[in-house]
This record gives sequence, structure tokens and C-alpha cells, in this order.
Amino acid sequence: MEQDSSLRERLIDVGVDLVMTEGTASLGLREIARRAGVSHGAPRRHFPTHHALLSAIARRGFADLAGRFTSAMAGAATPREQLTALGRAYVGYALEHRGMFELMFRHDLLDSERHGGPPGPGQPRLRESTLPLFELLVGLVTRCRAEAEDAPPAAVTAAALWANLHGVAQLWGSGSLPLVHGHGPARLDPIVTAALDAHLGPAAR
Amino acid sequence: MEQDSSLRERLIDVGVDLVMTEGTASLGLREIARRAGVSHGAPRRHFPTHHALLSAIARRGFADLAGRFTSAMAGAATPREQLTALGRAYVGYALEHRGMFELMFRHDLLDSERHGGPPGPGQPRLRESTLPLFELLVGLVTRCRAEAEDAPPAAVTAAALWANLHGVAQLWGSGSLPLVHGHGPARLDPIVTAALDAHLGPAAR
DNA sequence: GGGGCTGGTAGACAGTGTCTACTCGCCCGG
DNA sequence: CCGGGCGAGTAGACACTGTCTACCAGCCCC
Repeated sequence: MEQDSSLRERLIDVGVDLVMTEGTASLGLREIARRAGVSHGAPRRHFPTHHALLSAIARRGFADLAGRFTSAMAGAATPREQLTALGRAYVGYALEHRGMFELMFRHDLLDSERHGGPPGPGQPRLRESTLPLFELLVGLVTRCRAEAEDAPPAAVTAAALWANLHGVAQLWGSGSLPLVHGHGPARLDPIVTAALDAHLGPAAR
Repeated sequence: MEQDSSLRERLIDVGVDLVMTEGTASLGLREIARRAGVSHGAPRRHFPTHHALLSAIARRGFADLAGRFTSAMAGAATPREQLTALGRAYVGYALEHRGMFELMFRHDLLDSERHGGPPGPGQPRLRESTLPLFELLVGLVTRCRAEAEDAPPAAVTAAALWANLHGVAQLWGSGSLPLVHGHGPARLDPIVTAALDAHLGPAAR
């Protein structure tokens, strides 16, 4: 394994594929250091606290999600199809990487950066990592229903749609929605498309 | 302070108002025992593990939420108004008691009961605590749009609506939505009503 | 009246995050 | 050229956590 990259990046890498494979319970500071091959005090040279390291890992998750968005939208032509692909990508990412998704929206991580400056010089706050993704969503929503005049502003629709997708991901991932969905074999797709149809109007137009 | 009630209930009570006031970080097993006035080994006689105690506290949260639902719907006449009140109550509860809401949907608590029997004899699983709330939602949704025939089944609409409210609560509570909402002073109400309108049709009919 | 049993205590144990002292190697200035 | 500082990693201490085990005080019931 290459030791040449800086320890800071290596710790984040180790943390990322630790949370991908083992889940959020294995993300202890000492465990990350152990798997990175350094002593338990070494991460402190790069991250002032355990939460700071977790925030850096979560930021990597947002970057990963943004990549999925662009590649998912590449195969779609109309804005509506792009929104559909984006929604599926969002929920798919949350279900495929439950631990990372949980980490990305943990309250204590988001709050720990509320007071005090950004975690590092040039490092964006964790909460602001959602901004580019949301602006992409707003742009697609405006282009998708340009003719409607009586609808709420695009930012509101986009926020509601985002919240809907987020809730689907969260509840489905926690097993609450499958349990509830008719007591039979539950399927995710109708709920996602129902959410898209509800906020954007029916697909066929 | 009354010592007559069983320790099991007292531990849950202490945990509830600990998570209400201090947040989820103070919910350590030893801390709960300390505030209940017993030794740190005492809870083990009533809960096999720390997670079991947390699950019991979360179940209390679901019961509390159900109470809010019924009292919120009492002041509304039409099903639509009841749904609006219910949505506001859901999001309001989540924002008012962030720690409890976070606890109620923690993945590890929900998963820890996936295998093995229910936590106690007669105790429902934590995940199933959402079932009565959801069935209430389904009933309201069916009564609210009985005449529409081309819509998806009520269970799907109810699930999508629930997910939408859940996502609004989660994202707003984490500070992501206020940050994103037009970069100005953000308001919650338009997003909630947008969600209701989207899934149930416009309010004015 | 004595034997379980229930429910609580006290201590041990491994593990955690944080903090502090220490050390090693490298660079830079005189 | 070489010695002092300094960044980066090590090792250990500390308080704290959750779990486990031994012990023990009441209490009920045969």
C-alpha cells in the first residue's frame, strides 16, 4: 500500500471505505488510525477532534454523491428525465451506502461547525456541501415547469421535492416504509415516482 | 421524588426528559442511572443492553407523538384540515424535540430489534410503533380524495406524504433547508403546505 | 424458620476520545 | 557546516463508557 500520500488524505480514505463496508459503528478514531497503520494519536495532527475527521469523511460522501448526480443526468435528455434520474440516484445512494448517508446528515456533525470558523482553511462547512446539489435541483425544476404560473416559487418546490426524496431514502433505509407498505412485498419505485409526479405534475404531458 | 414507581419506568422517564433537555449525547447508560439515583449496574436488571433502554425511550417518543396527533386533529373538521394539522404536528414535534426525533429513527436501534424477538414480553418492536400512525394517515388520505380514481393507491400516496413530511423535518432540523431557501430568512410553512398540496392536490377545491 | 428469587451494589475489564510529554528527521539560517 | 527549531508521529495517562460477574439485602412461600 502506498504510504506516500499525506496521512490526512489516507485517514479520510480509510474512513470512507470503513463506513462503506462496516457501517458507522466502526468509525472510531482509534480504529481508523489502526487501519491506516499509525498510532492513535496521529490523527490529532491533522484533525483537531474526532468529529472533524468524521466531517471530512462526510464531505467526501457529498462529493461522491455529486459525481453520481452528474453521471446519472448524463443519460437523460429532458429536464424531467434528468430529475427522475437524479431522484433515483439520490435514493439509490442512500440505500446503497446507508452508513455514509447517515453520517452525512448527522446532527452533531452539522452542528459542530455551526459556531467557529470552517474546519480547515479552504474547507467548506459540511452543511454547505448540499448547496451545489440543491442549486442543480432548483435549475432543473425551473426548466421543467417554466410555463406554470400559479405554482409556488421554484426554490420552494425544489426544497419540498428534495425533502421528499430525502424522507423516502431515510424511511425506506430504516425499514419503516417497507413494513408499512401494504403489509406485502413492498416496492420502492412507485413511491419515488409518486413523489416526482406529485411535485412536478404527472410525467406524461 | 417518588421512589415507589418501578425502576424500569423511572429509567425511561429520566431518559425521556434527559433527551428532551440535554440532547442525544447525554443519553449514556451510566448517566441515566446516575440521574435515577441508582448504581450503573441497576438498569441491566430491566434492560438487557443499553440499546434496549434507548429503544424503550424511543417508543415513549412515538406514544407522545401519537398523542399530539390526536389532539392536533381534534381542532380540525375536514379530513384535509386534519391532514394539515397532522403534518404541522409531525414537523413541529421533530423540530421541538430534535434529540427524541433523532432517537426514534436511529438505524441501529431499529436494526437491533430486527433479529430476535420483541424487546420485552408484550413490548412492540420499535419499528412497528410507526404502524398506527401510518394507518391513521392512510385513513385520512383515502377520505380526503375519495372521488379521484386515476391516482395511485392511498397507501402509496400516504407513504409519499409521510416521507415528505419526514424529510422536511429532518432537513429543516439539520439546518440544511434554511440555509438553502433563497439565501434569505427562510420560512418553514410554505414548504410544508407545498408538500401537502403536492400530494393531496391544491387546498382550495 | 430456612431456601430461592428478585433487584440492586460494587468492582473489574476492555475500549474510547482527549491530552501531554517525548522523540525522530528534516529544513533553514548563521 | 552544523545546530536549533519545528512539523509529525509515538507512547502513555486520564476520565469515561458499556458489559460482565460476584456479592448481598429483602421478601415470599412452602
